[in-house]
Parts: sequence; C-alpha cells; structure tokens
Amino acid sequence: MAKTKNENTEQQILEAAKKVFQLKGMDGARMQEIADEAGINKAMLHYYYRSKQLLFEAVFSHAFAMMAPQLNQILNDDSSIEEKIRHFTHDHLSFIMEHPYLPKFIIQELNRNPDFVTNMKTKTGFPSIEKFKIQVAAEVKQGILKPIAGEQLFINILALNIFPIIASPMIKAFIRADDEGYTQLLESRKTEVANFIINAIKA
Amino acid sequence: MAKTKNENTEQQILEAAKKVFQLKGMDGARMQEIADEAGINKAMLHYYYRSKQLLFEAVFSHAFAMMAPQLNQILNDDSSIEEKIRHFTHDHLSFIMEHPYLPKFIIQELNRNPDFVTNMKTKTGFPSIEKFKIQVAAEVKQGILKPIAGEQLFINILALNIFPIIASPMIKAFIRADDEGYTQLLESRKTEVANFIINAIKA
DNA sequence: GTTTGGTTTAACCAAATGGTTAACAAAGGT
DNA sequence: ACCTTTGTTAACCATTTGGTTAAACCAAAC
Repeated sequence: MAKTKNENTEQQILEAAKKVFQLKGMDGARMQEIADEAGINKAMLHYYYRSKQLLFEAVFSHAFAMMAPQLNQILNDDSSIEEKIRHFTHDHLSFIMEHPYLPKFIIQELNRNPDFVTNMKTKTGFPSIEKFKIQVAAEVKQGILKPIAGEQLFINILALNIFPIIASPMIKAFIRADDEGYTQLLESRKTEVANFIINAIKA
Repeated sequence: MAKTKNENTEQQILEAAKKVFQLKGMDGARMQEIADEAGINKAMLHYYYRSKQLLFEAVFSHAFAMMAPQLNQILNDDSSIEEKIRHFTHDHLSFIMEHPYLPKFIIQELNRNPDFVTNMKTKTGFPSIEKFKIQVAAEVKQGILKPIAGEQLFINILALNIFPIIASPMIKAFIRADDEGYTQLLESRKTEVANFIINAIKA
C-alpha cells in the first residue's frame, strides 16, 4: 500500500484548515482556499474529512483543546487565589498573544452556533469551576479576600485577559495605537492585570 | 410618484438586514433571507442599497452609531472617575444586555476586516480617549487613585462590561448556568463591576 | 512483473449566490 | 388624457459553492 505521503497529507490539510478557518470563520472559509493553502486538490479534503462541517469540527476541537488546559491551570491548581491570579494572567496572556486567533475563533464560532458547546461539555477535560468556587468562598470566609462570588471573579479574570485580544481592532482605534504600541500595552498587562485584580479583591 | 409604501420599504429592509446581519455576520447572511425577513422581493434590496456590501455598511454604521454615544458618556463627561465608572458600568451593561448582538456584531466584523475601523475614525462623533487620560492622570497625581494608565483603565472597564456578553455561550458552559441564571449573574454585575474596579484603583 | 489497495487528480454536477433585466403598477405633473 | 418618475415583481444570469466520480497513479506484496 502507498503510505509514503498520506500521514503527511492529512496533517497538511489540518494545518491549512486551521489557518483558513481561524482567519475567516466557518462561513467565510472556502474549501478551495484550504486546498490551495495545503497545496493539494480539493477532492483530497473530502477524501480525508468527508465534508466542510467535519473538517471544521476537527479544527474547532483542536482549538478548544489548546485553550482548555490553560483554564484548568487556574481552576484546579493547588496554590492560593492570589498566586493563581498572578501566574494565570501572565501565562495565559502570553499564550494568547502568540495565538490571538484562538480566542477570536472560539468565541465567534460559539456565538454562531451555541449548541456546539453541548458537545464540548461532554468531552473529557472540559474545565470545571467547582473547585475554584469553593476555594474563593473559603478565602473570603478566612478574611483573605473581600466578598465576591467565584463565578464573578472567574469571569473578571477571563475578561481582563481575553477581551483586549478579541477586541483589538476596536481598542487600537480608540487609543490610537499602532501594532507596536498595542503590543507594548499588552506586554504591560501581563503584570498589571494581576495587580489590578488583587487590589480589587484583597481584604 | 408612488410613495405610498416606499418610506416604509427602505426602513423595513434596514430592519430586516440588521436582524440577519447581526445574527449571522456578513459572510453568513444571505440576501434572500433578508428579503424574506422584510417580506419583499430580493430585487428591492438592490434597488435601495445597490449591493450586499453597501447594505452591510449601512447596518454596521447604524450599529456603531448606537455604541459610540455610550462610550462618550464615560470619556467626555465632567464627573469624577469614580462617578463615571459607577454610572457607566450600570448604564452600559443595561444597554448591551438589551442589545447583546451589537457588541458581538461590531467586534466580529471588525476582526473580519480591521481596515473598516479607518472609515469609522474619520466619522464625526468617534470617541476620543484624550480627556479621559488627562483626568485619570490628574486624579492619580492628586492621590485619589492608585497609579494606572488611562488606556489600561479604559480597557479594563470595557472588558469587564462587554466580555460577559460576547463570550456568553462559553461562560454559560463553564459556570453551568441556564439563561435565567446567567441573566441574574449579569444583573449582579451592574453594580458589582463598579465596586470591583473602584476597589482596584482607589488609593 | 503483475496484482493490489490506498492515494491523487481532473472533470464534472447540482444547488445556491449576488446581481440584473424587462415588464408592469402606481402616482404626479402637465 | 398622456407622459414621466418611482416602486415592485418574476424571471433570468453568470459565477461560485460544496461535493462526487471515474480514471490514473504508485509503492509495496505476491
């Protein structure tokens, strides 16, 4: 059997599909463009992935799988809330600065088809917020933190980290920054966001 | 001239286009669907708006025009930073809770075509952050606020308000809330977000 | 060296898409 | 009454879209 090229091709298709889907979204992506990007015939896409929908789901799952472990870091780690916040904001912002299309893509496509999240929840490794909520409640009771619900704190952390990435074109316009200036602004946030949050919640 | 229906029709088209474009985005929207939604013939869309692109731009401008005044409230009002934050977070979150598709739509389409923001910047009424920056610097110097750059504070305010709306499907999944539970969570944020921010920055 | 079975290609297809056209209807102005 | 302008419709059009097919290709098994 001819196996020389095949493992390669399937991977090449996935890489090309990631590129195109994450840049243009499901609706804006064209199978022909993915084929061109992969340097192969359009029929090959269907040979390996049957349909646009299935190829898209492969890409989406892959993208989601890259984000999930990051979240588990803050949700299920054993350090204190303050330590978690300092580590997570820094690491996570560094990560999405290098993959800005990941959160854009996931959030956009989840808005397009909210039912999609149902599939995700069944998958193993889907982040659970339970432990984090208990920990926050405990530290509030101990007087370490000002009263706050774990959900709200979690949302705030994500918001402060992710929003500047997904809304970058709009924010760039507001603050009149070029790409370099904006990168520098984000660079500052790697430490400033943690200070901001901790000031907000520390008793 | 036949005017009986016309003023009506053009508006009906715009309303239908808003609905469809804001729900599905430029790429996902179909001219036929907009025509159906408006209860008219597809040719009428082109009669009044020439092309999909121009109809889309009409919708986008309209959407942006609804958001801009809200931002000018926090950027150019004359009250103190603390007062601004309390008023803005409450009013703005109330507003986007009633129009959740507005920020989703604007951010999604700005990511699809970042050059689009250039057109917006030239329009009158495009929010400027200058006054806000000066005010923040002044209050920091007076010792009212902890040191923070105006841009960063502005980003944080927007992030805490807007992110929970645009990422709602994802967050709903994380915190395992149904629609009602999520609405309640957002309802709390109308006052909690202001407290959070003010705790973070007040000296 | 021929068979074998996965791989790759070019040509093809039906459906959908944005857009156009030509005819028609309604309304005013003269 | 007649003509012009504006609004509306149904039929049509070229192109693009995701998807299919049948034949060619090619490395290995026999």
